[in-house]
Amino acid sequence: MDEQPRLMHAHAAVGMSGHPGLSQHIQDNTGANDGDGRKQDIGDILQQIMTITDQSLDEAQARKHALNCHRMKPALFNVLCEIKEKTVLSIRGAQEEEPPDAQLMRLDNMLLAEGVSGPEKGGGSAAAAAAAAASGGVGADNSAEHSDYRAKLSQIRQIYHTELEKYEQVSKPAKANSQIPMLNNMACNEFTTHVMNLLREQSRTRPISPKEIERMVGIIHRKFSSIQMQLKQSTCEAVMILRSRFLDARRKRRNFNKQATEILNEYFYSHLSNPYPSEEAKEELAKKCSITVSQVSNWFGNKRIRYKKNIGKFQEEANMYAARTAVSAASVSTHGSQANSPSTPNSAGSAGSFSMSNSGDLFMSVQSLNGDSYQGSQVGANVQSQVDTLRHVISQTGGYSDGLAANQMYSPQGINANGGWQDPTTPSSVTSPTEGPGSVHSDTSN
DNA sequence: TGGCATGATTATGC
DNA sequence: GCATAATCATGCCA
Repeated sequence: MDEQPRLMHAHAAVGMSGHPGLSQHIQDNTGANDGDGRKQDIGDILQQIMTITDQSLDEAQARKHALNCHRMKPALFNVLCEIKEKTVLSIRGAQEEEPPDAQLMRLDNMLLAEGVSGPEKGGGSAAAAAAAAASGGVGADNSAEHSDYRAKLSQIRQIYHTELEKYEQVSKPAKANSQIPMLNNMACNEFTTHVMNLLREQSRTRPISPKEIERMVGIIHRKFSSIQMQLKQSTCEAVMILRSRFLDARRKRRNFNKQATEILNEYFYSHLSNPYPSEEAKEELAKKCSITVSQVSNWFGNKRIRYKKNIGKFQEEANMYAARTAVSAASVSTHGSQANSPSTPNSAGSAGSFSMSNSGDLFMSVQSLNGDSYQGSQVGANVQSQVDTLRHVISQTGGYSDGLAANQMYSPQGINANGGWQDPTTPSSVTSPTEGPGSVHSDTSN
């Protein structure tokens, strides 16, 4: 660029008529004799420039070399410098520093929390456990779903790292003192180096300032940053979808196991006068059944409503559980333990949880079963009569025909005329087995 | 595969 | 906040 021959009358040929610098060059270099020939020269040069991208690499290389060596090249270069100076002014305002990327930070944090980025161990299972806890899930039957969740999370993690590896930090930026924020990743650095080389090469044919190169590098880094951001965003989305599916799966209905259903039923039928377990009782039941307290609440809610809707249908079940409870009570009584606290399925492990109400309900059941009219407290006090009564119940349940049909054995006397359950404070024995909506006969009519 | 059983959810009332 | 009633969605079984 040391010697810059002046361009001459290129106006028409290059279509830069409006450019004062070019005019200046043209004027400075105007020669009367060889004007047409030079016009032709410039036209040829520009034509070559315009078509250079259409040519093969070798051909383009050769032509590029020819252009670089062309005598008109320095003049053309000067023109380009002037044009550039003008245009750079107009684009200067467009360059704005991006604010610190809070979103990227959020994504990073989330990926870390979900166990996708960062140390692998514990991450997925912790997230799975959290998901399970959020869904109020059961502890015992979770392991399969957890492992499924972990496996899928691991897949996501693997894909994420495979993709990220392409941009992984391998080397420090070449220019430590550079003003440009360097992304420490190999692909970015490689690409940046490539572009910089290209620009340096191009700077021989067109004016490229170091600032421009820096700007270009900045653009490249931003692009790479945006790719990384997209990768992280997609990964986060995948994790979110996985998580929501996991939670949805946990929301799926699973029948409780037989033992849990029996425990709940036994409690329900032994508390038929007031089937509203206290929080404590719910917790106890939940523990026994390996379900959550809210599942216990759901179960009782459903049971109450369905029982009330179709008492007749539940008669047999009621009889069965009454008999069972009775057997249990008898067993406890005859063994002398908890004499005044009739055993229920629930009291087996932790007596006293609902023993008091149990006794009342159980005796209420017994009362309707054998047709006698005991008061709960009386029966509770008289273990021997209770046992006798229970024996009677058992014999009936076993198909003993003494005039009482099986479906007449149990009375839903807890339900009042309005279809609601009696006040728990109301002694259950007050209700006559043969009176009101809760009577044996009215039930069988169902 | 249809019908019933059953756990969960939602709307509503108190 | 809890209970009820209705409803949904799924599991189970003949």
